[in-house]
Amino acid sequence: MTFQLDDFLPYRLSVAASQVSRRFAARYGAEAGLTIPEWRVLAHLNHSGQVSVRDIHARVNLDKSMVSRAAARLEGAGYLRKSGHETDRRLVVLELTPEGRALMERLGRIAEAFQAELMAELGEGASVLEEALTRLIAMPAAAVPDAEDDGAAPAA
Amino acid sequence: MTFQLDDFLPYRLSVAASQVSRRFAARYGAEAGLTIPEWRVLAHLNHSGQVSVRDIHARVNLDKSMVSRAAARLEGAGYLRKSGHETDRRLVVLELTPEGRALMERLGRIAEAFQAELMAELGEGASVLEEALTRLIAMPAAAVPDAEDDGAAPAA
DNA sequence: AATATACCGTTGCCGATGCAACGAAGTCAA
DNA sequence: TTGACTTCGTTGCATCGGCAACGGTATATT
Repeated sequence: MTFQLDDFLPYRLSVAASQVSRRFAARYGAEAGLTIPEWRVLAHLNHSGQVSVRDIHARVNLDKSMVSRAAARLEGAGYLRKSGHETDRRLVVLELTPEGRALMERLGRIAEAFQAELMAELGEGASVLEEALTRLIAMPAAAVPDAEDDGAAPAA
Repeated sequence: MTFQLDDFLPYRLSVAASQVSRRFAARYGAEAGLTIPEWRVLAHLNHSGQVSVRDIHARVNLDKSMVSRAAARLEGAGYLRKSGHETDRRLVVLELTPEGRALMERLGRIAEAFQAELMAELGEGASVLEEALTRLIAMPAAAVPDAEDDGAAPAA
């Protein structure tokens, strides 16, 4: 048999990710017009307190420039505050404002509800899926010297 | 507890998809400098014979414009041929050239090897993952009236 | 202390992407 | 036949995202 795209794991993963992302977007879209990077930065700040751009970049799979721009927008919207680090003046310290925390409280609830919904739909396979995702995520980023593109779809 | 991005399924799915895509890209990147849409169009044509832009658009989760542009590039590279449909002259019929088939033969082998590798790494959880992905993919695209963005990462 | 080197965050730039409008072509109904 | 309405593929446009270069700062070496 010839190669079947529909059976190809990277492709399926990608489509699934898009699909799920779209669904979730429909939920929080009503709450606030956030972009993906904004949402991630917000979420990371919410449970990490004060962090630098670098931290988020490393932690949340987001380019430095994205973090920077997202932070700028969020600051403009009044959801976070930027300040200089006390000793190392290269660092920019990001921190949620009360408004930001309030927003994340609402979004967090939405996210958790959505997550619960997904888990319910997946049934008992959910835990195995988690396990598999963990493996896939943890994998050899090192074994990827360069790279060009793939067989997947956008996640946003 | 506050909301944890790392435990959020849409986010994890997205990161996993990126990761896997990058790994795969490293493999076929050496073979041909294809973009994601190009790869998908090629793959779909390979097992479908003659199809229209519309078909691919519907089938492969790719915007019409993407399919159109990818097809144009692939035509330029000599991997496919575009011709008019006999009766319905609105349709553009896409078809692989011998070169295109030869390329997909090589890429198909690479893809299958990669797939096998992933399956091996995932072990017995693979089948459950497949099952879960099928459910996620099949889900309510209808329940997504508009949408804005999500909590995921790029797949390319 | 002075120089070289490494790191941080911002910005410019270019290609990729999604949406919407358009021309072309087909269908249906009067 | 004529004219509204739908469908197909292309193209324009605005945005997004990744890469790389830049200014600014800290650290290491001499």
